[in-house]
Amino acid sequence: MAVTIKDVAAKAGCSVTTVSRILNNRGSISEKTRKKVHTAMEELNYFPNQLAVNLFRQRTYLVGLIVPDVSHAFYALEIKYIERVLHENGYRLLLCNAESDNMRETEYLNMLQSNKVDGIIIASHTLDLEAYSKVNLPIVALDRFLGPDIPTVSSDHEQGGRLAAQELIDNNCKKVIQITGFCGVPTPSHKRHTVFSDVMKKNGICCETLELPFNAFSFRDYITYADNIFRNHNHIDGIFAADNVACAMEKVAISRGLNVPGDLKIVGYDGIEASLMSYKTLTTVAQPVKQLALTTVVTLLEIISGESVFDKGTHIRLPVRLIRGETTVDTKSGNEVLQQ
Amino acid sequence: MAVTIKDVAAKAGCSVTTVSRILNNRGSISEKTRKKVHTAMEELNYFPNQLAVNLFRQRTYLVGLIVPDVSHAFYALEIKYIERVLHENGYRLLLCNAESDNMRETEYLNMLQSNKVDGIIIASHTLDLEAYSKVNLPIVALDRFLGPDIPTVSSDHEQGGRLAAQELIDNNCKKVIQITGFCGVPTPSHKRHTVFSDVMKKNGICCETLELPFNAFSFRDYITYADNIFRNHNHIDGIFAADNVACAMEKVAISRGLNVPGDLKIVGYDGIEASLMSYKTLTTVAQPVKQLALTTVVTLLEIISGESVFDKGTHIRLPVRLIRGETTVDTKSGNEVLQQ
DNA sequence: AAAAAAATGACAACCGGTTGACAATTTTGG
DNA sequence: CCAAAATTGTCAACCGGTTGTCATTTTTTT
Repeated sequence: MAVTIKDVAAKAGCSVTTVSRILNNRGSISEKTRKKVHTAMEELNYFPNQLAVNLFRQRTYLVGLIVPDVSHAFYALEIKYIERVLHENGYRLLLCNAESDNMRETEYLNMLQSNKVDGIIIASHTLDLEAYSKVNLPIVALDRFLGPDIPTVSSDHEQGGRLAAQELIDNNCKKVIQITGFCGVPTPSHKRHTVFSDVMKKNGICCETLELPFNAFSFRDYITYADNIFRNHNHIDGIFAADNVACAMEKVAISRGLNVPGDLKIVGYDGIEASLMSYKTLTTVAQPVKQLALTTVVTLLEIISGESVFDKGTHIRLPVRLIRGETTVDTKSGNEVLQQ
Repeated sequence: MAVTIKDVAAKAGCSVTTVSRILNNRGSISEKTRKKVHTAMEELNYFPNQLAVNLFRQRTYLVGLIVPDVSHAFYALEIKYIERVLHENGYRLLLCNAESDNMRETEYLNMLQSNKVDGIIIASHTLDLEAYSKVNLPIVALDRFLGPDIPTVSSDHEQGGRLAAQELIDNNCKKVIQITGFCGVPTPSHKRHTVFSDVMKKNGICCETLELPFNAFSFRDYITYADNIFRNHNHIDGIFAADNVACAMEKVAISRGLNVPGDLKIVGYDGIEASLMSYKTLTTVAQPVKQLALTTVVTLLEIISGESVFDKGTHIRLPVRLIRGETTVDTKSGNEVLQQ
């Protein structure tokens, strides 16, 4: 059926050993033979069976990536950059969409171990820590805490929470709401909300923390949810939430006749395109998506190659950046102030 | 190093054959032995080496997916649903992001062949048709034409173009612009633009077709581009473009003081979340993202299992749906008309 | 022409499973 | 207790490569 190294050897009129030597650049080979073999490989459309190679080498150059939702803009971007860095380093990506389902995550974890991937990047967390520590493979956690032996890479959510809080304070918010993701387990990103809350308290500002009541990522749900919030909370003048949610809040606010940022200031988090798509470009705390991907992959590859310079449980935090859009400072009213 | 079937056999006090029998449900095995072996597997944290199994079975249950951009919302969704259907059928996904780069696409195509995937889904097209026909593996094209032997699954772009045109006509547009994607090669989606143009012509409506001058997918670029269009074209009253672009057009139009849909009607294409995020929810032609994924995977699996009922070069078209948002019919002005 | 170096081949073991054939042992039923 | 059935084991071949050893052939050098 499939073309094997034997067929190539036969066609090129040489031994299997010679073909293998050529494939792996070992021993000495004459130009003539090399050419003959290459021609044979082309004519036969030969591709070395990586299963056999990998089995022998005990190495697959395969990395598994487990995410909670492929289609969420943030993860989609992470996947893109992670795949890019992996590709640059000769690795390929086995993508696993856990969909926040612990059955699936377990299956994937098992599958990845069976498939002898060289390492795993996990950006999901629906299992007990034990499930992760039992995995006998290099693992790096992306924006999750998976146990004392697994390094975490995340953005500096503490800084992010502080920046967001300060931006709302600087723009005179007095009654703010922050919306957190659905909280099954503690993740690095929770830090931004505790810090946000703390800073608000220290400044004597009324701050309420709400938790998304579901674990889905649908904009339609966010709109419904935003609607509820405005129905149940009066005189809010500041909001802090992930970009998608913030975008929904802005849209609903405006449709309810509120002036943004006049009546209501909004700060998003993530820095994804949703922040640009809304009517008023969101002021947002941008995560370093590219850097996160790069650092995660590099950390994993270092562990794989045994060159890791970090302690097992390191937490690498990458700096975030406040991008000022149109939802915290009103350019026009700013001018008016100047003109007075 | 790694735990093998031999270790399990040793620990369970039985032969390798027995363990293999248990793993594959062959022969007759006593409950006692079965239990012993399962215990041993658990205690050793054993995972059968899929490389060895796959090598023997000549089957990997791996499917490669080549997309032009993982982070584009449409593809991100397709990936999500494709992965889901694959997973339901016991297949895993090797994700390849071609990034519209023919070098990368070639590498991926070779890699997938080396890795003996069971089949490939291709949603990219930067190579000669020959490159695809040479691949000796089941292939299905998603929204691309890759040659006479490769089936294509796409949405019914003809219907889509017609629906979009009709919507603008029904709302009295007289001077419309449609914006097409960057055109390297003909794809099924081009059809919607030729049909759109035809319908407009037949109705005596001025219709200009513009092509995105770049092959990137960045919202920031779309904004710049939209700005240019408005600078160079006066009195446009209708626009047809992909959701992302349409969203940018809407945003720029509004910032230039235009009334949407009063002065300008917009119809998007895709039905992704961008259509909901804009200030006025886009009227859009929604592609059946889930159905596309399902059909693509099912078609591929049928070819893999040799049960395909289609001709090799079939083109399966799935119906689209017009979702009326707020960018073609103004609810308020609609009411006003009624009240007169 | 002889010696040294380069090129190639033959062969076997291995990676970690699967599988078929056949034998040996244990269990079960009458 | 014996025959039949069920269970388990041994062994070898195979999947498609890689690699080390040793031998043989060809080419190059002096």
